[in-house]
Amino acid sequence: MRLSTKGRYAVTAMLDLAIHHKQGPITLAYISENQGISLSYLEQLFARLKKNDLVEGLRGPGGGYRLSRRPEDITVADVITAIGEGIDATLCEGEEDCQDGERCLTHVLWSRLGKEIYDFLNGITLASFLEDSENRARQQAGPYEVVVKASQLDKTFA
Amino acid sequence: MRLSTKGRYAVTAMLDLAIHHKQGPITLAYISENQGISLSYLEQLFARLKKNDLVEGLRGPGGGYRLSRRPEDITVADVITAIGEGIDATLCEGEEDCQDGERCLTHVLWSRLGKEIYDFLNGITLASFLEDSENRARQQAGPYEVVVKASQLDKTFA
DNA sequence: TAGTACCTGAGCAATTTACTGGGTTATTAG
DNA sequence: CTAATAACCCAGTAAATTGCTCAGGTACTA
Repeated sequence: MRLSTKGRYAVTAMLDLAIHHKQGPITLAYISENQGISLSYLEQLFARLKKNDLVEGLRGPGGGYRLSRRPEDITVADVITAIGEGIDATLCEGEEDCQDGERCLTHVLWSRLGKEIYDFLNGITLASFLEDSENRARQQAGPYEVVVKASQLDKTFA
Repeated sequence: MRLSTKGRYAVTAMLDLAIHHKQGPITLAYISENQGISLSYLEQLFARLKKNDLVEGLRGPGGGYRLSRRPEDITVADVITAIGEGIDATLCEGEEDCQDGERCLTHVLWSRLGKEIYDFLNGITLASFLEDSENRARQQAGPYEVVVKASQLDKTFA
């Protein structure tokens, strides 16, 4: 399991697709403009997303990308593993190297943690994530104007 | 929130410290040998861990590192944010750039996800993690010899 | 006082990140 | 039919990160 800004870009783009899911396909140019991600970088990301059957591309005018499954059938874990190729064997790559008890122990520990994180992210679908956010926004919105700045949230979380 | 192999090394090393917590301080040379991490790399990691008051170093013969708090008071999130400096503002850095509604929305979405991951990792302490793993190992251990290879677990999780 | 082990920092190859810029191919609106 | 459109493809690249080596210095204890 790997979590970097690259995963953020992919999840963000997929959320954008999920929002406009009932409309037609969405162009990468739109997402690029909308999210401030370079077009070619998006193309690289979507090449992987397509390879993992998360999206399908429609060429020509009026074309673009759309989710190949319903938003409630795509999890955040799906997206992140798709762009990361799901490989992260830097620590304990070969099976032969991992023999003495102590060394294996900590590897087991970590792989368990990684699995738990994966399960957690696998429980969040694009649909549930959007829905949940709408609910929170509705609850938090008082009688006065409420402006939530992402940068503030970033700081509290970081 | 960022999760890379660097975080793994740090968590693994901290778990090693937690295991031997009731004994004296543990030398980096021991961890290096035990975990197969280079000494200088460990020194870099522990410089950060120390800066964030997670460990304390004792010099001289018989010295080494030990946890500055109890294992039940140190969470995995503490370790990861300590070595990553807790900064990951690549997406929405300046507040001025983030004004139009649409763009802010997805940033809020992601920062919420990041916060949930953080909360999740913040609920796992070094102590609870070790204890939980022991329980699982005890449950799974049958009357015959049970050998758990980390590499196998890695594959199922990856 | 000698040795241990923390501490500091410079530098380095390999990889990843995010991007630029060049194209080609399929599709469709006009 | 044609031209615009937008997916696709590929090569290169500056910057950052990763994990490491080497080369010292400093505080501590036996």
